[in-house]
Amino acid sequence: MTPLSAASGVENVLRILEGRWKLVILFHLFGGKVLRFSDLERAIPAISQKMLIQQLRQMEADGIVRRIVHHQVPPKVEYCLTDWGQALCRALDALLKWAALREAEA
Amino acid sequence: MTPLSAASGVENVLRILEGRWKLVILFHLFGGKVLRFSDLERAIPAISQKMLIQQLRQMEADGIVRRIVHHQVPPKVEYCLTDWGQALCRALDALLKWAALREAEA
DNA sequence: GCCCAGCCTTACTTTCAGGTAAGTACCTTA
DNA sequence: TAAGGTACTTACCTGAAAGTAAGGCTGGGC
Repeated sequence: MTPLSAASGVENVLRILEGRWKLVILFHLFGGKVLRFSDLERAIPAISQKMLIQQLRQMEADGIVRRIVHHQVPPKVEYCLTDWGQALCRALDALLKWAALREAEA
Repeated sequence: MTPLSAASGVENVLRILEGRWKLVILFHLFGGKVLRFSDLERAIPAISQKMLIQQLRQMEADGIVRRIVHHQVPPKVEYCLTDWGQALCRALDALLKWAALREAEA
């Protein structure tokens, strides 16, 4: 495993998380929560609809978010994490733990 | 721990890693390696001097890179990771392992 | 005395993620 | 018939990150 291949592996992961809003959305969905589009809008007031749908679509394409459409009027669309998406929680914990180390050593 | 505080915690970590070149540089320094500026230039041919020094300085400011100046002519400056920087390796492994999970489940 | 290696800086340009604002489509209720 | 809720789209704009290219500093060797 060369420095470049390892780096690009991590970069691919970060590309999934990158974007101003992905993490905020993720943390709202962690724990198996199922939220509607409008729930997320309300939970994250600063986000625009465009950004919300854009980030959700990307995360869906990346396979960490599941989109559930209920065919009814008014429309109802729910979002939750895939199993793989939920598993991300533990990996992010590793990062937080690492960040906490800084205090200990500095 | 609210969704927003957790997200911002992770975001702070990602801010340390963000930038087109940080990870590439990091992986060249993992394992306790000590490299000169010109070594890094050679190891990462696509990077410009400006970007290299910029990312190194930021990582130094963030406390993950140590800069060692030898006062001599021609100048000699070496870069290596702090202990905290080295510890990052394990956290990134968690991300890679998570990424590997995808194959298993998809 | 001037040129070179090695490290870094500065000024200018380009590119793109993200922001704003408005519009679409659908059906239901009044 | 019109008003309104829900999810999403489109067009346009802006600022920050990254790229390019060139220049500066230093003292020893020629």
